[in-house]
Amino acid sequence: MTDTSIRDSTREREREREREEEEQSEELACPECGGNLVSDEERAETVCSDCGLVVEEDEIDRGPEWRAFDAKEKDEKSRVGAPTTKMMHDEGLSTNIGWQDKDAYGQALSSRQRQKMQRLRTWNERFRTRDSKERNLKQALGEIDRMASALGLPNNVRETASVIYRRALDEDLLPGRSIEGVATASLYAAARQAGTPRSLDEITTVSRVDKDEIARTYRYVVRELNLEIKPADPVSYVPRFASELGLSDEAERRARSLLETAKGEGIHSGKSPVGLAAAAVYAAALLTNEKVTQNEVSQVANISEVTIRNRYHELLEAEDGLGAV
DNA sequence: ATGGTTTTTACTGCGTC
DNA sequence: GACGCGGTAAAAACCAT
Repeated sequence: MTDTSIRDSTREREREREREEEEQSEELACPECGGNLVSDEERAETVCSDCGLVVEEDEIDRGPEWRAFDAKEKDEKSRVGAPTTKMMHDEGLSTNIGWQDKDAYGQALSSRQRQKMQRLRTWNERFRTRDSKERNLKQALGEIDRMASALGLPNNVRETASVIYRRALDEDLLPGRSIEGVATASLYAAARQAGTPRSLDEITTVSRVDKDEIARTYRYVVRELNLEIKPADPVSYVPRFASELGLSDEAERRARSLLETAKGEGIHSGKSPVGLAAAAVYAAALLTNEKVTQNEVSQVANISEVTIRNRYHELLEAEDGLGAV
C-alpha cells in the first residue's frame, strides 16, 4: 500500500516536471538566448526579458479601445451586445455518435467495442444537454444584465437574480415558460430580496414580456423555489424618490420616521408600499418647507395623486396620535 | 367566478399667485 | 385664468377564496 502510493507520487512529480518543461519551450523561451518572453501590450510587442530581442511587434490589441468606469457606462459605450438569434441552438457544432455499431470501414464492431460506444453515446448526450442549459443560461443572464442596468440596479441584485434563475433551471421550471419571463421574474424577486425593489410596472417597461406573465411567472417561481420574500418595505423606496425629487437629507429622514411611526400604528397593512413611500416623501417635504407638488411625486412614484393624499393624511394622523407635534 | 378592498379616473370647488 | 390642493363617486384593478 505505502509502496505503491510512494511510487505513484514520484511518477506524478515527474509528469508535472515534464509538463512544465513543455510549456517553457513552447511559449516562453526566447529563440536567441532561452530567456523569458514578456508581452508588452502598451507597445504591442513581445520581447525577451533577458536579451531584449523583439519576437513579435505590431500585435493586434483585440480589446475595446474605450474604458468604462461602471456598468452603465460600459453599456453605453459597448457597440456590440449579446448575440441574438442563433437559429440553430448549437450552431451545428455539437457531435452526434451514430447509432449503427459499425466502424469507419463498415465492419461490425466487437461486443466490447459496442459496449464502449454505448457508454460514449450516453455521456455525449449528457454533455450536450448540459450545454443547452448553459446556452439557455447565457441568454437569460444577458437579459437579466440588460434589464438590471436599465433599471440602475446594483451588481449584487444581478447576482442574486442569476442564482435564482439557475435554481429555476436546475429544478426544471423552464419548460412551458419563456426564458425572458423567468429571467424577468428572477430579477424582480432578486430586487425585492435585496431591499432595492422596483415596482412591477417599472420592471415591465424594460422587459420583453408583459406584466401579467411576469406576475404569473414570479408567483410560480417563488412558490416552487420556496423563496421567502417579505412584502416590500416602503422605506426602501424613499431614498430613490427623495433623490429624484432633489430633496434634502433632512426631508428624507423625516419621511423615514413618518413611515416608522405609521408602521407602529399598523396603518400600512394592505396598502401599496409605493403609495405609502410616496406619501411619506410628500409629507416630509411639506414639513421641511421644500416645495414639491403632489403631481411631481406622483410622477416619480407612478402613483395617483389621490392615493398620495389619502396616505399622507393617514401618516400625519398617526404622527399626531402619538403626540409628536 | 365572486366579493371585498385598494387604487385610479374623472370631476368639482376653493384659495393663491 | 392657471395651478396646486382637497374631496367624492364610480370604475377598474387586485387579492383571497
